[in-house]
Amino acid sequence: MRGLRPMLDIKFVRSKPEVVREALVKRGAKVSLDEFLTLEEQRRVRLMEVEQLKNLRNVVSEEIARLKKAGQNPEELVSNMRHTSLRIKQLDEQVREVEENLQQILLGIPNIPHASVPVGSSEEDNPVLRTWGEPPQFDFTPRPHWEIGESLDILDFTRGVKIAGARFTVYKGLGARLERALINYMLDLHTEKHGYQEIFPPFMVNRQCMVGTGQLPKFEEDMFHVDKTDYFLVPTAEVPVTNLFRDEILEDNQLPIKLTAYTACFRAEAGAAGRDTRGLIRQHQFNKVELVKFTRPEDSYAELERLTADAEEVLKGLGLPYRVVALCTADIGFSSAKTYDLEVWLPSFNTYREISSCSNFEDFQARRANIRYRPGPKAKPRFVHTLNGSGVAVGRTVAAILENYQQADGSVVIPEALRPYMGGVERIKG
RNA sequence: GGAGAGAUGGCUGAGAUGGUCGAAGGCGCUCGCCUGGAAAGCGAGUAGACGGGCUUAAACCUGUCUCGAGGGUUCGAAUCCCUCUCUCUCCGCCA
Repeated sequence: MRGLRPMLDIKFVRSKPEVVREALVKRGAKVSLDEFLTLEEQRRVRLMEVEQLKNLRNVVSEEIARLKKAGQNPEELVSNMRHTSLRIKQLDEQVREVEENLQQILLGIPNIPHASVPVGSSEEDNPVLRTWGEPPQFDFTPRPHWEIGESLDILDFTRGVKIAGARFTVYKGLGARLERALINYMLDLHTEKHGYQEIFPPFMVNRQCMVGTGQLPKFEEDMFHVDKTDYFLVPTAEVPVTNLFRDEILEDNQLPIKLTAYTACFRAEAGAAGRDTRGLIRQHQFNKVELVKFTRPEDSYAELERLTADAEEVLKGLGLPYRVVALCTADIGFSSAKTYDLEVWLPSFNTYREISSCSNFEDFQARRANIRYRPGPKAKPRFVHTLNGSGVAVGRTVAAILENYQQADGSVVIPEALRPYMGGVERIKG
């Protein structure tokens, strides 16, 4: 059998359907497990039948070869096999159809949340794990970042709309410099202090990658698809970077692999109409530095904590107040088994907004993308665990800096850690 | 874009006229012998997926499929035919 890439272990689903069903309910996902189980049974029955016939064909074919070599006439066997071959062709086709149906169901089943994920019914139920820093106190009325950006002439929303459309923004002067400085600051931090290797991937990927990390087939409408090709603009560096090792078997001593990548990210934001229409919070194109890990299964949860801490370092270094929440079962992403969100303080919203999302996908993506490792020299390959997290979203960081570091005179102070990347600029003035 | 060549196991590399080819040889790797220890040498073993049997499980036994991908011819295809993808060389064009 080829091409059947279960997102969940088929044998696991088969033997413990209640566990899967319960997990799906917790998530609020509706998937027909019964249909899956019926199809899977069908598949096995037909597979057995066709394999038996193929065995017969192989044996008889050898016999034919033997007879021919001995100068005898195998015509009777040949004509018998003609029917068998025809039957095999039919059954093969049936198996293929069943597998296709099975695959469609399988691709639509979300990951099973880890036992430690809080059960909840909406984002309201996400517990706050820790808070860092104090929201700044202003003795004036703080302005939202889009006003600050425009008055300092470093963000141009109007022209962004003119040259592209809604949800596109032009950065100018020190605004553009700030964006670039943040990218460099984050990459340097992760490569020099946290031990990640830097990757610079393509910004477009093929369909297989999108299936591998779980964006497809379910969320195609959220993606930008390039007309006349089958390329997709990457919605996050997670896609190209995780797929780096698609269909590969890694060596045990390579693990864990820690990669960081800057990419622009492109999202159609279908279904977000009317939300966050102002400012940098929700754009069709934004920059992000991503962290991606490939680990042994037994290490992945410890690595998730460290990855989250690595992302937090970015905000600590910039002096931006934030908190960490654990996403509940209703709020975690399709592919994720467990997710922490980092939320940065935004004065104009008078609340914390997501700036990073750190997830352990366990073997969900590894199964889809077929990424394995060999635990020992002669051992059978196992699926790795994949993790990733924003480290962090650059546009939202710019928004957070403008708002949290704004001054009464309308200027914005540049966080200390960023100044070397800003050519020594300490403050953006009007 | 034009012309040509190619795609085989971890790597390399054989595979006239279709018939024990899942695939020789070499390298690498693993285990054993040898050694004070190592190297060299010798011996053995080294793909994956999906089923079935046995089992608590693994090991093991067994079947099917996979020689870039998909389709076709045939009783039977790595070998013949078609389509696609990718790689390499030369030319052209560009950042």
